[in-house]
Amino acid sequence: MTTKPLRPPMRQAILDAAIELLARSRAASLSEIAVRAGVGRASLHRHFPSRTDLIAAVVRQCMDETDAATVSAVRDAGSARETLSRMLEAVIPLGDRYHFLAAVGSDEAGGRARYEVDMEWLARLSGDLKKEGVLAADVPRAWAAAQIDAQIWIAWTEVAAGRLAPADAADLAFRTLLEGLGQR
Amino acid sequence: MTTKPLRPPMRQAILDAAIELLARSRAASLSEIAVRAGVGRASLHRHFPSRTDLIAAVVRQCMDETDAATVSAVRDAGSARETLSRMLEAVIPLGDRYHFLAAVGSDEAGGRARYEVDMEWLARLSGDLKKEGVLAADVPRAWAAAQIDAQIWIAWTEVAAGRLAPADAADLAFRTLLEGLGQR
DNA sequence: CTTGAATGAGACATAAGTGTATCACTTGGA
DNA sequence: TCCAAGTGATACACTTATGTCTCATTCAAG
Repeated sequence: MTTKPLRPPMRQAILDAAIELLARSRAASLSEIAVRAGVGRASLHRHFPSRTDLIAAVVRQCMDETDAATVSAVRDAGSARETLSRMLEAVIPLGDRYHFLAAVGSDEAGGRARYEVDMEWLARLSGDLKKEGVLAADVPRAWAAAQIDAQIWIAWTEVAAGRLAPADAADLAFRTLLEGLGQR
Repeated sequence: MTTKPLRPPMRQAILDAAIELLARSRAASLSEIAVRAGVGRASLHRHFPSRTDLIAAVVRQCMDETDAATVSAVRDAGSARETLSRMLEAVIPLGDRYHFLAAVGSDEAGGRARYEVDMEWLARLSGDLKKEGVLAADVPRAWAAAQIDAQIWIAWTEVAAGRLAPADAADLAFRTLLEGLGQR
């Protein structure tokens, strides 16, 4: 019953600790990360030779996780509107991942690039939503994409603060996006 | 024609350079800031003994500028709705200041506190907007405040990217906030 | 049991940022 | 002209993070 070489749980422990601490402060030191992971700093360097390598690995993992969650949630969506709704529900609970990407993105070189890949995906989704008549035609693509991105951020912040449940936050984000906050 | 002791243009040059560089990367060094300001690093330390002092001064200046712009823009507003509209128009062009506060706020101790003062102001404005019937009654205050904050951020980002003029961005932010992006 | 790989702990060198002190130079005012 | 304050440049000490290395220990496979 050998289940593949899932040898290194340590590697994952380091990545988890890094996500947690770097999302909170991009200046988190490797020592702090190693301590949080319950690992010696030397071992950390064995898995990730340099700080850059570690961050690149975390970025990759966060992107992979959010991408996977999005893809599976969106797979059988019948419309762009449904795609948006399901994407929000899937991604908002992964907010710490998203938070990390945004936080690191503006500093680190590699992070920025992949973060902008996400933004491009959002821009394309915005285009689809406009074609579908869900979004107003006169709204700039970049504006719409930024709004969706902001909704994910805000929703996760409120969830992390304990003010909303993930599902409620996703609903509120969806509604705010389409209808705004004004009195109906 | 002596116009007061406007002696230290150097102090302002340092503050301007700090705003510019720290907004871009909170890790900007004092050397970089001094160079950008056209000033020796020693002189920078004469005006701001420590890095903390400099950042505190920049935070204070940014808050003062945004506050002053907001207060004067909002002074003769006849309603909360008008207050929101004018505030957006006044603050969005000061986006680099706002950007700096947000960027530094999540790390630096002093910054966080004053940033949250702004958020409290937005929360109160949200309450007024709800009383006025402009915002839907079932929208949480914190959610509304976060949305307004996000609009300022997004609008400034789009302005800084050259995709929108400040006035257009303010209009778009106001409309998005109240009506969302959906087809009317 | 033996062996080899991985780990934790610690020493070490290096680099960068910060804060202080010193010195020579400029400049504006008495 | 002379003087004092402010400035730039530079050197220095101190701190912190990073990356490398060594060595004893552990632990699991053979």
